Amino acid sequence: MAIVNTELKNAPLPSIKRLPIYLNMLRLMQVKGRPVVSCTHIADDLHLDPTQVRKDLAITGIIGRPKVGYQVPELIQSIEAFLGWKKANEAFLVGVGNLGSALLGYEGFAHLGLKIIAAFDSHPEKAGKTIHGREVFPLEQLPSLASRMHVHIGVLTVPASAAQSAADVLIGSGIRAIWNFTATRLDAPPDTIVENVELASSLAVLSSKLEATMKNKKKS
Amino acid sequence: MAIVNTELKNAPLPSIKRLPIYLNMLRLMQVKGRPVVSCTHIADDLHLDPTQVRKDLAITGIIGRPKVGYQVPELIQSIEAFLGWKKANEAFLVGVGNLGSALLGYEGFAHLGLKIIAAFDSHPEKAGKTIHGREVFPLEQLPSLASRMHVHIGVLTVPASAAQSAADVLIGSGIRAIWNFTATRLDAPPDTIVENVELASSLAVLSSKLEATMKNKKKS
DNA sequence: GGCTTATTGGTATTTTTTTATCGAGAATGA
DNA sequence: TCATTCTCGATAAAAAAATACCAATAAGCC
Repeated sequence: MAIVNTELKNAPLPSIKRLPIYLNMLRLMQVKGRPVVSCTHIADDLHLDPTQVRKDLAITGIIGRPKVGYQVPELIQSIEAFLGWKKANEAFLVGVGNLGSALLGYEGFAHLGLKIIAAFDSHPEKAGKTIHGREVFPLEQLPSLASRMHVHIGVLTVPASAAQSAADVLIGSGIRAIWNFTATRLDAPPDTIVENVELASSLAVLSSKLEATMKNKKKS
Repeated sequence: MAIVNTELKNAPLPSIKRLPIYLNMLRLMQVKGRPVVSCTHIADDLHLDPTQVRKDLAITGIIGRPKVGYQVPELIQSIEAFLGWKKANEAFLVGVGNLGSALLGYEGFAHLGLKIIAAFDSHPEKAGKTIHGREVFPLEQLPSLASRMHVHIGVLTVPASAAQSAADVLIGSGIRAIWNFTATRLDAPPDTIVENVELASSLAVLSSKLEATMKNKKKS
């Protein structure tokens, strides 16, 4: 329906970023056997504003019942559907260094709608290995495998110097979205989705806050 | 000076998150021997708005020269000083699983003002090992070592189920800031800085965009 | 030396996001 | 049954952030 697409387009990015946080919490609730939950409860738990939680949940299309709240399983379904996590999206990983190997070993992606089905590396000596159950192929084989297996997502974990050229391979092979773990800002055509993980930004927030409190402490 | 602290307090979070991106670019420029750079240039390169870049840089206290721009080395210094990255902040890492080990092996932290000097794990069989040159201690030893070595930052890379208890150890040992790589939202006193990495949020943005474009494609 | 042009830094405007307010609906208990 | 209370959903207000605008300034050029 057209309405859904319009909503998707207009969903605030901060709201989308909060959805997985709700999801994580809701799944814990489901395990505990809790049938319903209210925005107030969620907000209390996560130290957020109840109205904000309500608006965030609303973008997924869920409707709640006054005095009761939302059905936990239904709400989980609604968020998962909105994010496209109902079926696991298959992905290729490029760059099996330290970080790449760690991500291959991370089981949590199953809950995030992501399934890394193969890995690639430009270093020939790494190809042929199997890391955490996934085979490592030479990078040259990526384009043919991507089109054959209809893979749309690429996880980029190569060194910064190789980032753009590896990205170009991904783009050239028809990949729609790149999850970029490198510090490089990639050049990509507008129809390719690029999401940067920006570890540095996260650390910047932490250290600037720390710097600020340290200065205050020194002053007083 | 009081002015600096006020500025720190009022600095928009999105601006702070962009600073490391500028920094990364500026360092590349410095290597290439470029002496000055303008906001326009930076903005073009990173596909941002020039005014936004100017405002972001202004919060670090840098002043530029009309018609010229900013001195690259001076600008780098200014950003580093603002973020507290001039001296490397020493940190402890808790949880040497897949991800923890990968972070121990990541050399890039040196550029981000972070120096992980030791690792900890609650599993006794992991203690005593050395991973990427850092010794792994039993978690029980963290409090005494933290106070003795004046370490203020804790990098948390334990499984979700152990997150809160490990965080409590960190908080109890006088750690000021926790860089939280787990999916758990930690309970912490207000004077403890907690920065969540939220891999899931990043992936949510990617997959919701992908879901949206897929839906549009199907429609048309 | 004066003119043109690029770029800063401050101010103003618009947009986005968050927070507050309020009416309506539904469960609970008298 | 009816009042009470909790919670949703919609609307409005406030705050934050992004964007646009403009005067001031300095470099390069004629």
